[in-house]
Amino acid sequence: MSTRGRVIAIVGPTASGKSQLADEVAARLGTAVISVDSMQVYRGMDIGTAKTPPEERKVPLEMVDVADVGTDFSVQMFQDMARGCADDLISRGLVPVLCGGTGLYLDAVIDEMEFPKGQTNGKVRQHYEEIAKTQGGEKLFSILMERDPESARLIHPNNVRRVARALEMLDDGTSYAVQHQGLKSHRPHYDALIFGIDRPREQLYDRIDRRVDQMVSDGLVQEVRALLARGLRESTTASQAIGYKEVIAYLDGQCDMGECVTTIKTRSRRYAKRQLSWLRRDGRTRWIDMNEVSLDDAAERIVSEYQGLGDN
RNA sequence: GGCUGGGUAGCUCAGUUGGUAGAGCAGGGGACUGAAAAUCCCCGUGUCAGGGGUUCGAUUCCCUUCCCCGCCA
Repeated sequence: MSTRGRVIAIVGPTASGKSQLADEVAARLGTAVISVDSMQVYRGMDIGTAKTPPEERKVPLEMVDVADVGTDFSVQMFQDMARGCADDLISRGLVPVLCGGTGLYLDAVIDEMEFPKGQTNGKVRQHYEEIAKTQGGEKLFSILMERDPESARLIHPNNVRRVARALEMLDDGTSYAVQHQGLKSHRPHYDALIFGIDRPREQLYDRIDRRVDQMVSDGLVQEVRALLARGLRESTTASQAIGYKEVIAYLDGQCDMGECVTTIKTRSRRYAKRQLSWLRRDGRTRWIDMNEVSLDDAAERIVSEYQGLGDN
């Protein structure tokens, strides 16, 4: 296989226990972990993103703390930077251990996914969203229908976000429909050995609930306060992180702390569900039920399956 | 103990002038190429508290038992 090298990927829903496992696997292989998480990239977003504290890491954790909350991060930026990290490890003869729950980011790194060359233009985006806001989503959709019926066919009229993006892409000289092809083909950029970490739903939800309570007692509210001073509210991406937007609402007096915590838990559960829905599509994934094996056994299995592949 | 009002989906409740029932929330499934922890789509059978009676037919009317809320003792 003519890829850029071999990588191990450990994916799974939030609170499944994948970070600890990845750290262990990387330690056994003497390598590093590359976080594949759209929110852990932000500096200062630690408690709410369940970022493994430096003192608890056995190996280096990359792609964490690489952006300020005020900056708008994107898949493309992640792809560039994460591949840089992976290539660096590979050039040193090490296997990158990718670990995270952002499915799109993972695919963008391990598979051939090309994003349009041009810069995203906030103005263009705002322009289309303005149309949707003032004239309705149907109006925006009808514009896409006219300009690019093929893309329109792939997008639900209510999905204003994506309709706007398709129009933005047209202005940029590409088509959503063309990009869309090949999403499922998984033309590999790296030869990835993918492990999916899961647990019985009830257990996962129980872990989510307890983790959210822990985040609050660890000082999530103080963390958000500090980030607000650094422009969290003004950002379009970081401010949407689960756990952060709810605390912002609480600090604004829109709800009490009890409601805030309940909402974080509910949204985390739904998020876990969506993560699984994305991850389950990839037939390459080898699933491990963490309720059936210990952390050591899971790490052992991953290491031995990796080593069983031999060199090339 | 007496008198009210209730007991219908996991939760909060609506409803059926008698033809076996539906909303919100929770939950489940899915989509996904530059915001992805985002955005969007689809999914509602449950001994209508238990038993008996009237009726062609009862979750609905009647009787009774149990439980809950409130008021009075």
